[in-house]
Amino acid sequence: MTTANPRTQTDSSPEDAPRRSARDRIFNAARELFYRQGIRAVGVESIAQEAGATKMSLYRAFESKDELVAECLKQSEREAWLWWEATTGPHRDDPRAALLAIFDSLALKAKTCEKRGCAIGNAAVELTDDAHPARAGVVAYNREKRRRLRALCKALGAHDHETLADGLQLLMDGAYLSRLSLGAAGPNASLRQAAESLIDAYTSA
Amino acid sequence: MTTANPRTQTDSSPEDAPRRSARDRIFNAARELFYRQGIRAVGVESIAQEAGATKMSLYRAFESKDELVAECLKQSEREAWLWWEATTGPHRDDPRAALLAIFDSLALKAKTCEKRGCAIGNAAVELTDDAHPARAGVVAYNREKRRRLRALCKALGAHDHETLADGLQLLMDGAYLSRLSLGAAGPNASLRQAAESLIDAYTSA
DNA sequence: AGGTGGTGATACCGCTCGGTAACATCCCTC
DNA sequence: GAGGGATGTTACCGAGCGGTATCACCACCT
Repeated sequence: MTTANPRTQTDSSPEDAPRRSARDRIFNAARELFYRQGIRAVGVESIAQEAGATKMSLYRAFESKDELVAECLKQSEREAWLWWEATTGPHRDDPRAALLAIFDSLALKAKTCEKRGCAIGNAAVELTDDAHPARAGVVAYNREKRRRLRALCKALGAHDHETLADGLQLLMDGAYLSRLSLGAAGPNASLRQAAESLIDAYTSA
Repeated sequence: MTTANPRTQTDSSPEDAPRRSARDRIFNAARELFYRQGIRAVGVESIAQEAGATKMSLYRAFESKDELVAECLKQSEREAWLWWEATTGPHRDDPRAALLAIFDSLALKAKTCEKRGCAIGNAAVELTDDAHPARAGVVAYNREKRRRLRALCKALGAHDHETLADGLQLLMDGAYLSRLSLGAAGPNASLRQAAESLIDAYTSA
């Protein structure tokens, strides 16, 4: 018994509030550990431990580790689109401002949180088996990202808007990957400026 | 005895020639497997098997799996710089042509081989522990890439040549990462065009 | 003929992996 | 107060992990 059983605390105990369900705690711990240490590097036992739960609770809530991974990434995708809406929303009538807002926010997050890049992008590196239940979601996410970037670039009135959209997506993905080795002070530092230059190149004259 | 012992073949046997050393076979098999399936996904036993060798020979030639990984990445780095020299060499007096040659070659390799992106970039995702013997090499490689890109952009006479170099590095890294989910027909298809546009944006007027 | 060095073969080590069974315990609801 | 559902606890499983010890073998060199 290395950890006290929290269930024995009274509900009025100031810390930890009413305690989330085991599933939620496991889910959150898994997302955190997968992101920080990598999917394959994290075992189910350490997830349960970090969540203050047990392996049995993990397997009662999720079919398998692979399925847990898939659900974690699905959540990452949902949050990504929420971020996207929140970031571009204020500039619904100004595609250029919307795009720049995305890259601004991206650059900010590189400096503050998200030092380990993009959870979904990292999964694309780690999950090499096409049969993995999370693969399809990874591909779908990037396809949707491409679709949205194209829509913005088209609304921008860019000539060759599809090429511009691809270029911007490469910059985004590059920012994620580059951050892992050179951090926010590496090429990431020029992310916003590079994006703006590329946008201008496709909208001027 | 699932595989015949190759040592029993005569040296004049047409296939396989004089047979490389166990170390070489293991090294090559490891590079191939690490690249295709990921570092953590590959066990030492399967490396030895793929090499037609045994685990003992692996541990006689390499200190540990981690050290083997580090040496594999070191070799990837050496080959990368050889490729860099070979690609930019013919354009030693034309930085713009040298840069475009890099992106042309990159786009070509995306379509033919190297569907799994960059071995070193992938390692940056998988090896999250700073103490891993391969980490330092990964960082050094990306730093050197940045230095070379800056030198080329400076020779190009670009205004704000450091920002341009960063932008190009982001495009390169993005090409590697994007390829893993959307393949060569994804944003990679616009890689060269995006690079050229960015270069032009920093050299015109 | 006799090393010697590189290699294969095999068995083994302790550990962790993903995953399961069986039973105890708690809280909430009826 | 009697269920019942969610959770914790413990023990276990087969498999694979990274890594090692021991012995046999074969090619080559002197």
